[in-house]
Amino acid sequence: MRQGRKVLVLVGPTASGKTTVAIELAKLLPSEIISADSRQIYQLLDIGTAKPARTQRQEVPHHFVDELPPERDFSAGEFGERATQVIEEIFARARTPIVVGGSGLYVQALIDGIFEGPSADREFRAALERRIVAGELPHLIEELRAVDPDSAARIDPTKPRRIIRALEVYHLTGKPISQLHREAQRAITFAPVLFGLTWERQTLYDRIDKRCEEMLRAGLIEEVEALEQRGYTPRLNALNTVGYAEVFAYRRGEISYDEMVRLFKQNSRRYAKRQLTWFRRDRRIRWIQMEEYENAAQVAAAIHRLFVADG
RNA sequence: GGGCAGGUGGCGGAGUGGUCAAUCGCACCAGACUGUAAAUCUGGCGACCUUCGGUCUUCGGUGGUUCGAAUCCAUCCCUGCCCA
Repeated sequence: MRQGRKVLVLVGPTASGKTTVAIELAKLLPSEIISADSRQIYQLLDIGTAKPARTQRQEVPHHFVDELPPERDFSAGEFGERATQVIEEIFARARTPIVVGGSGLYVQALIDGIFEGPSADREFRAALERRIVAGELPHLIEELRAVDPDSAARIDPTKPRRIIRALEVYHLTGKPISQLHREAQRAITFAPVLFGLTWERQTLYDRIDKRCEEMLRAGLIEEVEALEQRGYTPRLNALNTVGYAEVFAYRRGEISYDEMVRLFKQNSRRYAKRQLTWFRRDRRIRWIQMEEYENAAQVAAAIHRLFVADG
């Protein structure tokens, strides 16, 4: 911990400029980038996820980008475990890990730990989902109350997924998830130093709108067509993603082109807003007001200065 | 010039005498979030008051009717469609 165990963590909403700033940072200190992004990890989703360009990835080693086929399940927990290992490897190479990402839960799982719980049990989940479709959600809540009253009381009944997860954990471990949350946090072996990129709201929204248009110009629709040709459908969690979902709907004739563009932008803005809500509560983050800098290099320089001075 | 339809909160669009500051959708704001998280979900949204609650100004303009009007009447302005 402490000296030599510092990890630079760069967060911020979509379209805030994380990727560019991270690349600039890598020029200032020997480092490797760990992407904490639940969608950039997937192959074939390039344009819509604003994945770092191949040239950028050649400049700096990137981890958790382009590593899984879209049909593979992935999760914050899995990310936390694997990224922890990768951080150790980067330290072993005497470099600084730079965690870059907008997936709040992924970042949290990595730098604060997530409880050592079991991974998803697809069959068990499917069975519970069928019961929910059959209108048995109240029964499930009752079952949860019987084995884990804490969780039953805490979990919002409008979020079936959380109920399912709690029952799943009990099913797999015999212990209430609420107890595991308290007792089984994974230890953190490094010192994260957090920075967040932020913009005036209107400026951010303008950037988002503009980037959506750029993605379409860059061939997002063709990217979706290619996915379709490979047999991928929007059912897939990896494709339940801003940009892809709207284009799929457009391709199926469910919405017009203009409507698709409108929704794409709107949902991107909403996503950015949720990201801000998530990150705002983390008091450790030092916010970088992007308007105050000329370019990404200057932002990186400022962050670098603060990072080196920290601890 | 004539006929018809209509002007409601940022937008769309309900409401047709009291229970309307005004259903609802969108936009927007705020929040939650421990293994699907770019997901999933909650709240707010005329102004003012610290909250329960209360006060004030709103439904194109003006003037009426009425105990009471977004809702009825008159008139004026504006918009769309149709006939000239």
